[in-house]
Amino acid sequence: MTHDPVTPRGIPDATVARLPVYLRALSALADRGIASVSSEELATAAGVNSAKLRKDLSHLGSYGVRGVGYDVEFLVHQIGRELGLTQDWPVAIVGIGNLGHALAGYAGFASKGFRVVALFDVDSTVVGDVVAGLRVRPLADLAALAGTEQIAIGVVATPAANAQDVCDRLVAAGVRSVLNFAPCVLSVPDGVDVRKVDLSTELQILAFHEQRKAVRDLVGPLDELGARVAR
Amino acid sequence: MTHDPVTPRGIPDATVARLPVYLRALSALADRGIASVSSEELATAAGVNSAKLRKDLSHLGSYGVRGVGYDVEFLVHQIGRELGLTQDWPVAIVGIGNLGHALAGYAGFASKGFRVVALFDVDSTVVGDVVAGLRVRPLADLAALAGTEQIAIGVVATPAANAQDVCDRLVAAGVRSVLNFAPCVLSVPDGVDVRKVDLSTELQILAFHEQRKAVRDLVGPLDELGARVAR
DNA sequence: ATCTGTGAATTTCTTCACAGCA
DNA sequence: TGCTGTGAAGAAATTCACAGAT
Repeated sequence: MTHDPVTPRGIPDATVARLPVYLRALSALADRGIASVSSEELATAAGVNSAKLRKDLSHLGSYGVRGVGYDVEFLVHQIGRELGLTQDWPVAIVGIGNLGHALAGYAGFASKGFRVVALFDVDSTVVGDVVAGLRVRPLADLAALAGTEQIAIGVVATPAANAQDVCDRLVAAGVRSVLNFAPCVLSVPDGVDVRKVDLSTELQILAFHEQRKAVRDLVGPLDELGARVAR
Repeated sequence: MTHDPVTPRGIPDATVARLPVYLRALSALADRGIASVSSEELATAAGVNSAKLRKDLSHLGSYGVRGVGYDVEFLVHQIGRELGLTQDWPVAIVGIGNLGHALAGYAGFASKGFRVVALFDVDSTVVGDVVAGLRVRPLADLAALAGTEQIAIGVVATPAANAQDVCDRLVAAGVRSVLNFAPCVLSVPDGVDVRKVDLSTELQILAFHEQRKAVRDLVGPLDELGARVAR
């Protein structure tokens, strides 16, 4: 019990969260015909520090060449495999309002391993509409459809008031990964992952820092750290 | 230089990122007419552990009462003030495609301290349209408008290819907080904050865990940790 | 008796700095 | 020489566990 914080092939969460960023930067390099990158260059493109990048990649294996760098195509392949992008993940979107519409039409879905297979809504004025080539189904059809199409990821794009109910139905239908756009906390049983995308949280975090900057400007750029805020 | 990692009234980033979640949970409690909560209850509502909640709140001050809990209204006020929500933050959205539309119409904006004051796009087929009560302006008007309306936060909802250019224009117009929905890294000078909201990153993180779960199911729920993955 | 606020312990994440390979 | 991979140091975040206020 000395120092082995990580199960064999266990990749730290912080690293997993950055792999998509590296992947995107690498894809952009590949598109420009670049075959090889140093950790320094890739780190810059990804907006991180190079030591961090190297440590992150070292969790996947020794895929670099000392004195040279990383092979772009090869790394794309390895990261994609690690993230599970070699297979297709069927996605269902629940809640076809403004946001649901935008999500259904989002090209980023189709591109890399994700395929929107079903759209649901409770609102009968929306049900039956064809959005991004798919007919919107009544939410009640979810359970039935989950048998046919194996839905891997459920996207909750409903108002907060319905989100927990929708989430419960998704889980009951066998979905174990949920992406939540509703501004609320979802509770799920063990073994189900939820990730949240939250516009107003992000705005509030920006507002916090913006306020700090405003105060700092008033005080003036004098006293380096001791900025005692009077009110 | 013993143990004081944080400047006076410096609130850890991790705490700042959770304050909006607490605020929302508290608002929900207030709406239900609940006047007081324990850290345990609020933590559950916010989906965090109670020790973490207490430590987070302790960074704002001693606003709880031992043996009793926290006054809901009072905490709402304190957190709102800390996040800078007592003032209005003018927001501009650039890129009025599917997503920009959804964002402009998002009620969450107006509710809590944020006010959308301008919409921009380069596409002449969109410019002039009225979205959510605002006329879409050509991007070229940004510089001129920044003088009139003090834009505090710029939302980038353009394709990745245009995002850096748009961001540069926002910064040039004096914007120091950017919320980026484009799937790319933005580089900005010191003193400008960028936060990213990224659908496909979140999907890929979910896919990673989903893949793990699939493998674990194949292996079976035997050997607790040593799960050597053979292929 | 109850529940907050917080030192101390622990875990996780980041960064440094350099050994070692091409 | 140039750049990766990684121990070791450092910083940050989390969690424990309990003193102390009500």
